Amino acid sequence: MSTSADRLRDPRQRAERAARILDVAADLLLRHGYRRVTMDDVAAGAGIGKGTVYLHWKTREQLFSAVFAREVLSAMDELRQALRQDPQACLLHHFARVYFLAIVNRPLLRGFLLEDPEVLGKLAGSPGTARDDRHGVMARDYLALLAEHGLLRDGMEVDEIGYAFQATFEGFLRAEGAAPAGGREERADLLAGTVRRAFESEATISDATLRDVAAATVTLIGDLLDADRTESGLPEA
Amino acid sequence: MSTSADRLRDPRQRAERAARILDVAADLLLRHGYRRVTMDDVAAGAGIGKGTVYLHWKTREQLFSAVFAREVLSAMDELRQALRQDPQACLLHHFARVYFLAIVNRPLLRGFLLEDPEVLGKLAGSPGTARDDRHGVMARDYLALLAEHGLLRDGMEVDEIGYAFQATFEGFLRAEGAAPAGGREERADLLAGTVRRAFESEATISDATLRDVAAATVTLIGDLLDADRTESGLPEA
DNA sequence: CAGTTGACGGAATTTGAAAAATCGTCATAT
DNA sequence: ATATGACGATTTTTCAAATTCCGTCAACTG
Repeated sequence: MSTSADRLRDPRQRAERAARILDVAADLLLRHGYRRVTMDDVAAGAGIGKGTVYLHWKTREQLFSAVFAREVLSAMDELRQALRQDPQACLLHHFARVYFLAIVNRPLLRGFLLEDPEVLGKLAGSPGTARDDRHGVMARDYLALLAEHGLLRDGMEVDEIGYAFQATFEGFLRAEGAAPAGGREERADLLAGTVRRAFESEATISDATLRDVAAATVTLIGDLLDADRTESGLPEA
Repeated sequence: MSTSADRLRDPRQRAERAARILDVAADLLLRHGYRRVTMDDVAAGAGIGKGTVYLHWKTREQLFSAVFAREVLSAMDELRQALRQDPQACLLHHFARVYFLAIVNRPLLRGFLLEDPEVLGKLAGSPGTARDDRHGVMARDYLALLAEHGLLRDGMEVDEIGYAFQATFEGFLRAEGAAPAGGREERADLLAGTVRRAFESEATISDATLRDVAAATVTLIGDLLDADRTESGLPEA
């Protein structure tokens, strides 16, 4: 039999263990809230010693940041998947719809973006700054891409559209906090309609160009995913 | 000389004193935050005894609620004034612009709507329920009025527009919390443009009808102001 | 006597120090 | 080489004493 000593020299098993830890941490986080989940709980839940958890993340805060980071990654991946499957998804209003649902259907992200302090703990302000910046740049690149192809309204600066879009999007996200559990798809449609009429041009676009834009957007998201993964130490998908 | 004994049997002087108390309370609230302002501070600031403050409001919470109520009233009055001066202001996007500025230019309302707990104190959740309901009804009536005159987009229920409009409006409001101090007018324009394209019809309307709608809206707001004033015990304007 | 006041009792909040819990390390174990 | 849990240090919680503050009301004023 393989000696247990070198079991985890294998990066594969190491990643699997990291994933298990994150699973446990995410579960406890949702059920008890940030403040009440201890490193001992997480270690016990994962069936390993506490020291082993610290072989993966240097601090408690980094562990929980990684939980959120993985959730963000997963949402972005869903977005990318949607884009690959249907090039139409690169149109801003479809994009908004898919992204909205990707967020509100993930309880941790809902808690994060509604700034639920019970779920968030001290992860509120400081962290993710690097990532947030990157995502901001990505959003601008994406909008610039749409603008280049005449997919955005004329007579508005890209920055203006960016500001207004973000305000609108986050408005619908926050409204979701007070809204009933059901009817999410309908509210996503409402957001999509609002975004389409407010920010998109009425010009139609050839299927070929649409595919190009979608592909470029996939690349944009891919780069972002790579950067995020590199930073947060979650090697593979 | 008039005996000072019956000085304040006069409702006029009574109202003036109430206003002075509210002025002091508002000032202290902005400078020190809800938690740190005591009834003794307010009384001292107004140059009267604490007992006298309690002749106007039964509890501390009611006093500070009245501070906010007066601010809301003032914003609504500004809105009504704008409508009287320019009937165009009844169009949803102008309405949004004026209302947005009326709120963000009032520090107390900014603090209230951005849910700044420093400013809000325990006035967060519970109170204003009656008023909030009334304002909700008013908003629906206003939108129904616009819909009747073909001033809203076709193909959407009034409730849908109401939901989407509120989400958008509050999104811009919240974005204002993170935005720099300057450029408020520009951001108000951005909101107006967004609302116009998303929720208004392109149909033009006769000046006469516009005046009618504006007048009806003025009435709507007037009723609301009366109801609010009656409830919060602030008799005159 | 209508109108006002500030001292007062009780409730709520703050303070501070001791007790408990948790973090992150590291010597030991495999 | 890898994993662990006992351990010191730090943070959080607890709890009671001390303080602050709310709301009342007997006394006061003109």
